Amino acid sequence: MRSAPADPTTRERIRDAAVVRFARDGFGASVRSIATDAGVSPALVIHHFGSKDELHAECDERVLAEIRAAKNETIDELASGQGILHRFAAADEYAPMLGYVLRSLQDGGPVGRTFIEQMIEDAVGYTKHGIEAGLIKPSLDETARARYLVLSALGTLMLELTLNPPKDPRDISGMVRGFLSTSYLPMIELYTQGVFTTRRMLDEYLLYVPDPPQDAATEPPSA
Amino acid sequence: MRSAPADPTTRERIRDAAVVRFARDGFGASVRSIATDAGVSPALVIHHFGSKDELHAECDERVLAEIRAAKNETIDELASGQGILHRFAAADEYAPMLGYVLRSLQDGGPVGRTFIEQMIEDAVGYTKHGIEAGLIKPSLDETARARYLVLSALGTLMLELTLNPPKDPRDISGMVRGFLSTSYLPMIELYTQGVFTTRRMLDEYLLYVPDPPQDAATEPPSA
DNA sequence: GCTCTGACTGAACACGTGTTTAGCATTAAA
DNA sequence: TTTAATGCTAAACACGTGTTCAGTCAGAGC
Repeated sequence: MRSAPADPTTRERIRDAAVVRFARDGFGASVRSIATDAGVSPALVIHHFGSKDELHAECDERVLAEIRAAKNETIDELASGQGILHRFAAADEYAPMLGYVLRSLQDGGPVGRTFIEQMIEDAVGYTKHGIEAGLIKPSLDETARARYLVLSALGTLMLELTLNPPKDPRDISGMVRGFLSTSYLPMIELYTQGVFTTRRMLDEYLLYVPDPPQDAATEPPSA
Repeated sequence: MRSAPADPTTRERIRDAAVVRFARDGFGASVRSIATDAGVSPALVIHHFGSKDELHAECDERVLAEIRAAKNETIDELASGQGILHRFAAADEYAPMLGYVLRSLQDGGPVGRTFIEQMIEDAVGYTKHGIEAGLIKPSLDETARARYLVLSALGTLMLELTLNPPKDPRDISGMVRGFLSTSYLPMIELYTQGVFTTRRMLDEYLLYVPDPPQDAATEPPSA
């Protein structure tokens, strides 16, 4: 949780205000608005960071560091692939972080990219454990599946949010809760039983593209 | 397919140029760039449309009309939920359309919204037929599932595209092909067998939220 | 012929942006 | 005390934006 120092530098105040602004309004937020939030002149922002782009980069670093710290602190709780999201949604102090990540995802920025990479990495581990515990079915390509699961979960969340933007963009936990309230059931149902009654589609595809994806941990096709 | 008139009005030329620009560069594209594309002065754009917003609105209408037309023409081919996407991806002339839709999705604009609504509507129909034909398993909430499947498919596509933006943004079919090449297998696999080996997660959720979503077409929970 | 209307343009306007500049304090060093 | 440096600001600059304005040109109607 890492509480901020009681008396932060002006520089840090500016940077933190920027993180919040960027999270709420996207990276188009003006330097002037950030300066106002930090109770400072626009010129001082440039004075400290050189340019808006460098400020952006420093915010990226900050958020990534924060995420890393949060992961380390909660490493035990992260028993499922949903862990991070729930964790973020639960603690309101992480709200700006998640908002920032979503903006960066929308933007194709480096924070979104590394965040996704981390989630995929984690998902690979979780599914591996799940398979060993007999809770998760093996896949023809574990990495591709982990990647797809992460991308679809975050992509669905993003789409849902841009389609139904919340009244108060600061209420990240409310956003995630709202999302889960409409999507959790169909998602779990899909993960539990799939949608197709036959293997026809899958087998046809495998016939059409016979290259076995170098992943070997597969169930026998007759299953 | 609806070929454009051989000698389009200047007004139409401007509007079509705007659709292409918006699709390629997003709705932040400048009036000046659109005017240049149409071989016309920026003032004329305003002269014909009143403002950039009204031009935007008229482009929205145009694209929606085009989509409606395309759907009517290919109504027979649309045998699966993937139909529209494949259809769009196949014909290069639809490329600006799909690009425009994706931009509008990213933007939360009305085109994206109605496009999604239409896809959900279609998906409900397809799954209904699939269930009757014994190809698709019934869901506890058909509407919610159709919505989730559409949102996750498009959301994953969007996320993939912003994360790995194609070199040439005009090659929409290449984009979709690239997306399918990494996501099709895990998706079909998920749709075929799910990921969980047990119904535990689903049953726990149903116990926790016992309200039966007014949809009755469900398989017996003992299945 | 004239006039009027509509397509069309070059130049300018108003405004918001990121950034720069000159200068003001306040503090620490010499 | 003087000097230098640092934190900080008001004002302006340069630029890109959407839009307006005054005016030109071509064609139709009389």
